Amino acid sequence: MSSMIDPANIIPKYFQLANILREKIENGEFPAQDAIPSERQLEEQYNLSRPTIRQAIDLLERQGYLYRVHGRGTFVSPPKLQKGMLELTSFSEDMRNRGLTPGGRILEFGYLKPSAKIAKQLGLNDKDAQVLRIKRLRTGNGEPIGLQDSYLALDNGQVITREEIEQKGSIYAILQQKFGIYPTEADETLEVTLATPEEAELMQIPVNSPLLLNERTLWSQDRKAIEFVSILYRGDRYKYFVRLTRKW
Amino acid sequence: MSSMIDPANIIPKYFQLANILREKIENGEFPAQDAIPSERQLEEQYNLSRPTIRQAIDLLERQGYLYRVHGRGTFVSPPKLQKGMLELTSFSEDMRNRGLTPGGRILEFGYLKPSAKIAKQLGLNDKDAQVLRIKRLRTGNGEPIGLQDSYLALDNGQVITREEIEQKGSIYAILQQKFGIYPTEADETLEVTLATPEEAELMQIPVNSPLLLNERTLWSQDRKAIEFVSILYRGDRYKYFVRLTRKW
DNA sequence: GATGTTAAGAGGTCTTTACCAGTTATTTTA
DNA sequence: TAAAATAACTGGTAAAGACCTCTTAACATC
Repeated sequence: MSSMIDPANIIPKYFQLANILREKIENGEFPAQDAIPSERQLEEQYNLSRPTIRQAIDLLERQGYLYRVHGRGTFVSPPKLQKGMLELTSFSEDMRNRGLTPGGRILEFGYLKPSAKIAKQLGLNDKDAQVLRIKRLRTGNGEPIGLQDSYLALDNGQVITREEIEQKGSIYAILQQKFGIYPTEADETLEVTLATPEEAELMQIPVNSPLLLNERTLWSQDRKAIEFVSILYRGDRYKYFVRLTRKW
Repeated sequence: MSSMIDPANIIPKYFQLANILREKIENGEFPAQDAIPSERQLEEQYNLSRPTIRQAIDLLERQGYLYRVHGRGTFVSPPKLQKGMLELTSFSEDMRNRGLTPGGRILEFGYLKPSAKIAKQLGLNDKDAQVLRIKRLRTGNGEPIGLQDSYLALDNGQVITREEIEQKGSIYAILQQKFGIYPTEADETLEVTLATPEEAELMQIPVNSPLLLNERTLWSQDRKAIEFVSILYRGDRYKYFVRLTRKW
């Protein structure tokens, strides 16, 4: 049975319990809006101390599966709110989430000295610092969706080749697999612009068509800026989606 | 001194400690990337138990002020990543964050039967359900910035008057103060549209000017949908900003 | 000098125990 | 009968102590 705590398991008990409870929520054993057993009941049921129980519930509360009401109990969040919490997604992931096959073509690839704006975004103080610039036309199901212009701050010795990108498609996948770099936090802005002749031709739309400009600065798990990227989306083909939370 | 724990204070000790540490981070006493005192040292320093110390550090870690490294210590996050974690903001807050004075004019105000789309967004099954519709022209420093069309799902007895809105300006402020409803989670979409003649006149821009359309469904802390709102922003005056995080 | 070992100190997990503070239903009282 | 007090829940905060794993640097060994 996976519905019991194994003291010999390397996985922490609070984590095991959280997994058990999450499963009961997901398979409907704990229906939405219903109270789960009280902390004292769980204490007896799983033979764990209350701090450990609370640690498990804390985790599920932060993940949006449960919410607590002082004096009343702990309740199951409705499914609307529980899954797919805010996530950073790459273009490839984004397209797949929308049921489209991601694709594209590399337009520019090479190292260069970053502009002042980009150096500032990436926190590069070294005057001789170089960044890897990759400009790509991105497609969904073969049709042009956006123009992506990416500037990567790589450490010495971290090399990405054009072939790797053409093969994997996603820069983020390469950063993870090759260098253990995980995108963890990002600042994004969105605004409206109009297509220049060059942009219009690449995306096969009329000049001055409205576009959605998405600029993003990305940080890794060790708090270093790793990428500044601008993506121009066709206004008629793309809708940006985000889930927000606010802590009180 | 606010740098000591007051056992008599109603504010929990772990929260008092978190405030003290946050202050030391913000005024530079704990510089970025430096380690803060170890949990055992803080234990002695503030005469608190380690679980309480850890609770305070947990809080600051979630808020992005600190990050922990097993075996090495707890470190101060660089300022880039520490402030203004992702937050839901009202139009009024948003404007003030940008250094502009929020204002506006109510164009429509009243109860009506919601359209199918809006009833679905708000999760209203009752056929007789009514929603409060408030359409407003929003301004920053007196200039038109956006057109906001809001649909509120209020319970029986929860009444908001036109005067309250004109006085307070922010619906969210009224929801909080009058009914104890706190916006906690939201789904947002952003896309490009073109100004209709009506919209153009209200915002004093040419017809077919590009606009940024922001649609949002909002939930409260007890997981009930409370508002569906669409905001049309002038493309030349507004840039959307969001901070994203991804958990691995 | 290079290498492997070890000990100190960091955060991570867990138990036991205690009391506080909201919520709700029951019981008591007017 | 209706209002008020109370008891029995709920989650929230806090302490003290134990033992674990991971990191680092000093030490011992080759």
